[in-house]
Amino acid sequence: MNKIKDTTTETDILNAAKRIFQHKGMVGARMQEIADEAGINKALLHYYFRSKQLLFEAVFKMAFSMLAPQLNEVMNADTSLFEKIRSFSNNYISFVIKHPYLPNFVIQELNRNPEFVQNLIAEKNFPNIVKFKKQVNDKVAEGNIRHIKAEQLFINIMALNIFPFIGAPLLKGFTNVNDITYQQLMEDRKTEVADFIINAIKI
Amino acid sequence: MNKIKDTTTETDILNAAKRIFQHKGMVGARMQEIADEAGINKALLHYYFRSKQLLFEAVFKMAFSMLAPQLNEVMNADTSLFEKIRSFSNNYISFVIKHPYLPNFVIQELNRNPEFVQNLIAEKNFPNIVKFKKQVNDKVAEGNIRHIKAEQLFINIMALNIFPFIGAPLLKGFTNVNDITYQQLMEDRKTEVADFIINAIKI
DNA sequence: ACATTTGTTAACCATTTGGTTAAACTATAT
DNA sequence: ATATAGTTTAACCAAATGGTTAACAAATGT
Repeated sequence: MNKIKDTTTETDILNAAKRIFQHKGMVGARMQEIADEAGINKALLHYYFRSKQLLFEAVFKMAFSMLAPQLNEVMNADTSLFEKIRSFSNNYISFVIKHPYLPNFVIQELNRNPEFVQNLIAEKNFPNIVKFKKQVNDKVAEGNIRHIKAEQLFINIMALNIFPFIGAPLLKGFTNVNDITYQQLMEDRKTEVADFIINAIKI
Repeated sequence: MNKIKDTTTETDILNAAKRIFQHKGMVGARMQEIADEAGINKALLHYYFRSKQLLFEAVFKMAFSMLAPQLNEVMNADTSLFEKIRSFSNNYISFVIKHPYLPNFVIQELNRNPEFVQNLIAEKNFPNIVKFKKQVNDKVAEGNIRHIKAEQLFINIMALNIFPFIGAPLLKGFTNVNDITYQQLMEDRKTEVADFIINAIKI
């Protein structure tokens, strides 16, 4: 009956672990630091999640499951190709502005352990390119867009939307803009990226 | 006179450290592993480089100084804008195919420690966008290309060239292609990326 | 020849780290 | 109230890790 505290410890741990892991990565994170962040004893981490590896995997899958729906939108929505590109770019960039550590975290850990992707693919809701591919190939065949391989277009969409966040420190240095200006550039990209892509492929 | 062995130990260490750091990152790398890789005693690492941090910085700057010339090409060459985009994409992708760990290493460590960019900017040969910016602005003013901010175009060029390597594990999963096919996609990008960009901005 | 500097090693050290244990505390059921 | 199952903690442990030391070996200068 008393639901005031409801989901406490386990979710406290997950949230604390999420913050620490996303900042410092699997190898850089410390169990003690996660315990402190969650306001509990270190032994409790092991009581709930057995090992650092298992705790990490729980956090990673949680992070990935936040990104997956965004990606599914490009691939499996029932809208036109151009509409997909516009809505994905807009939604994804809005989402990442709110969760700036997520993409780098996921990419980094997958580079550290590429085999883990197989693990993710097995899960339900793993994005799949089949439908998107057919849509692109049809549009090309109909002569509605320039000739381009669906995989290349897909990679381009991902690159233009994801990289500006992962490469932010470097790009800020190169372009010599401050944080505020860079944020504004990201805001502008919500529409600019889609325009750029569509111009690139339309006849 | 006898130059057979020439530059041994110090460069042996640097090369070993480069391999280990690029695979495992600063936090994941172990001094013992670097010593083993270099075929020497761990104490020698400290004799030559004092601390893990200093050894890391030496390696990082070496890595960055391999990338910098590639980037300077987009920014400061005396060729036409389209020509720059073509030659950069071709050269950069060829380069990274040979050094696949480099971009991820640099990006990852800069995310871990963004302040370090200031350190790099101070070095000579740090790429600078000024000339590229003027070139883009002129072309826009002349009505030769679509209206686009130089910074956005620059970010797009970087994203399309760099991200496919950093995001490779993820992209391979999404597109469901094997390593060989993915390599072929990268080969194709040497020209496809430039075409894509030029189509996007030309009137 | 020999003294001095430079390079290299084995052994050692203090600290950090992931993980464990046994006891204590809390809630719940009987 | 009291046994039982679940939760939390302080103290502990072994292994790993970056770094140091002191002795030894190899060049180098005189």
